[in-house]
Amino acid sequence: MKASKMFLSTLREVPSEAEIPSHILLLRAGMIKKLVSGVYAFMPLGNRSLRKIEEIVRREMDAAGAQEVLMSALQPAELWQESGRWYAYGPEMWRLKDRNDREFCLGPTHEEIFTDVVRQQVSSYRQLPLNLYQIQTKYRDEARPRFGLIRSREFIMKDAYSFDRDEASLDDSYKAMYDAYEKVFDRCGLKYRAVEADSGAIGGSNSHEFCALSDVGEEEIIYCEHCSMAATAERASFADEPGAAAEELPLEKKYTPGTKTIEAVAEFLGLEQKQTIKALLLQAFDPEDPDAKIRYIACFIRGDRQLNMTKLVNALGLPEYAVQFADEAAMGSETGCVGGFTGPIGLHDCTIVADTELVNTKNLCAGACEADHHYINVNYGRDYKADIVTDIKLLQAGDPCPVCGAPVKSARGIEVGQVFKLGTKYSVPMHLCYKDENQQEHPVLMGCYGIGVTRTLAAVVEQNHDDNGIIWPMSVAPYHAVITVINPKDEVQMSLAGSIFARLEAAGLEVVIDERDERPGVKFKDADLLGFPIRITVGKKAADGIVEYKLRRGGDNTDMTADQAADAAIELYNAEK
RNA sequence: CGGGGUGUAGCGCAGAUUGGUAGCGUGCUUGGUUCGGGACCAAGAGGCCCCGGGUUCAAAUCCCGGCACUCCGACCA
Repeated sequence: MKASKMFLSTLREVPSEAEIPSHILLLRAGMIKKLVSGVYAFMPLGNRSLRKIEEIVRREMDAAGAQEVLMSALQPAELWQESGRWYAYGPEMWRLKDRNDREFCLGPTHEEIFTDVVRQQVSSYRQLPLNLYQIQTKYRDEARPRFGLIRSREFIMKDAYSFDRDEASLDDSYKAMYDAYEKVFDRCGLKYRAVEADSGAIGGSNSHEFCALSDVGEEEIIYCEHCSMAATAERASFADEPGAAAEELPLEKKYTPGTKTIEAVAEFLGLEQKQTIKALLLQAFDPEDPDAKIRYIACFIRGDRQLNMTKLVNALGLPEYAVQFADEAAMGSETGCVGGFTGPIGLHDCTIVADTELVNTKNLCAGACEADHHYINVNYGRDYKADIVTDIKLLQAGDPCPVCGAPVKSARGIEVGQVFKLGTKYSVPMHLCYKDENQQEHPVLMGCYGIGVTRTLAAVVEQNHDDNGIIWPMSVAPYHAVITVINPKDEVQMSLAGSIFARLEAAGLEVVIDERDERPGVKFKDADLLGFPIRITVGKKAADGIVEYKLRRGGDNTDMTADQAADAAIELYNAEK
């Protein structure tokens, strides 16, 4: 490819919309362009890298026994109504109507479509197991698109769906996808960690996220260096410390003026924060009947803990968007709670959720549901009971590992892939069944497996760049090498560059020859920004057959003969492609 | 959805308080001098100043109402 013919424009300045390196560099390199918020177009170089990632994914999926299909992005509402998700999915779903007022959506994911296709065709155990996948555009009307390709409203996703007759077979399918994902992200040159994850609105029982490690990642990962525990913060379970076998002291009400926060009341009464109970007041609406009465929820956790909203909504059986912090004034008149002084004693007409830790911890301090008053020596069972007792707290860095007890660490990651066991979540409501050897019908067990292809591209840049630009891994580089011709008017230089170009192309490398009529500095800056792994510079020494060989990731700019440089490039390409 | 910020040439920005029909840098075009890490000189092209309404002799500028983009939070398979 001749640089002079390439549809490309690089930017010297940082576009004002971009904040993080991958977004800035992909824009500056002219690889992507924004159309509207959260919607991007891919220019030739960006498109090439995207296709490289897709091809890696495709090869590994095929190798794992999955078959590629391509479904429509446009989906009829009926299928979503059948699975029960038309209402459950919420405002993130991009909904639209046709001219006859029939409802559709642009698919945010494709469980319903695949289930529908498979149920039309599968009826026997002989047709299982089955794994189908596609690489296709997804639509999610994100509340807040940001970070360029990392959280966009239109994006490319590889989604695979497995269909098995029993748990053992599903386990095999899940493992095959898990292993394939490791190969995909290894080949993309990503540093990542596979962690246990919450299965969220997709539902199901078992899930792992693949997180590319990055400080700009939106996912918080909790992991243990002492054992193999690794999970998203929202998923990480909490091993309660055993409660001290203390004697239950008599309940006592204390005058605690103005102590509306845990810090204030702990200091006023001379207690540690872990000796108090924190109240969190929430309200929820019924997603299937938005006109129904608001449901109030009071959650109680130890004063030094943080609430884990994901665990809470799972315990309540509600979608996350249906739950929000309560209007305390309205809630007070109905339930008796008092802002800053709410405790479990004296509450009524609301769902009380207590963290497990409170059950075996004695003599705590809690609000008295009366302004400027707290109780001390509050004990679960004797003084109050909860409607739900479960783990609703957030595991944070330094807390004990739920597996081995060592203090856990935290890191941030970009979620580039996720694997789920769905079980019968879709096959039962949508009647996807098979007949076994004895003519007995059973629901099919499903799994689903996603890779954010565009997001993976951003994650690769996020992990592979310096101040001058992108540093592509060979496997996803838009071109493997650039031949920079210092003076394209010099026939000796052009001829030598042309011969190197021909040798590299014959060896399978994709090569840009930069013969633009620009000053050398411009070409060097662009080569660094665009991040081609190998650069061969043809300059004055071309008269002696000498060129320069340099790797984008670092190292010396080395003089060698044109043949030596071509050999070195071919060798590196074959080692890393 | 709550709170902030910003919309002026492809990109980055000034001009606005004090109304008088627009400027800088970069990029682009042409000519010349240059030529190994984003050259220099000269001449050019390029703008419904986000949209709609209002005030005024006159609005990029003041007022009202929208919209878009963006940051923080909420939310997010």
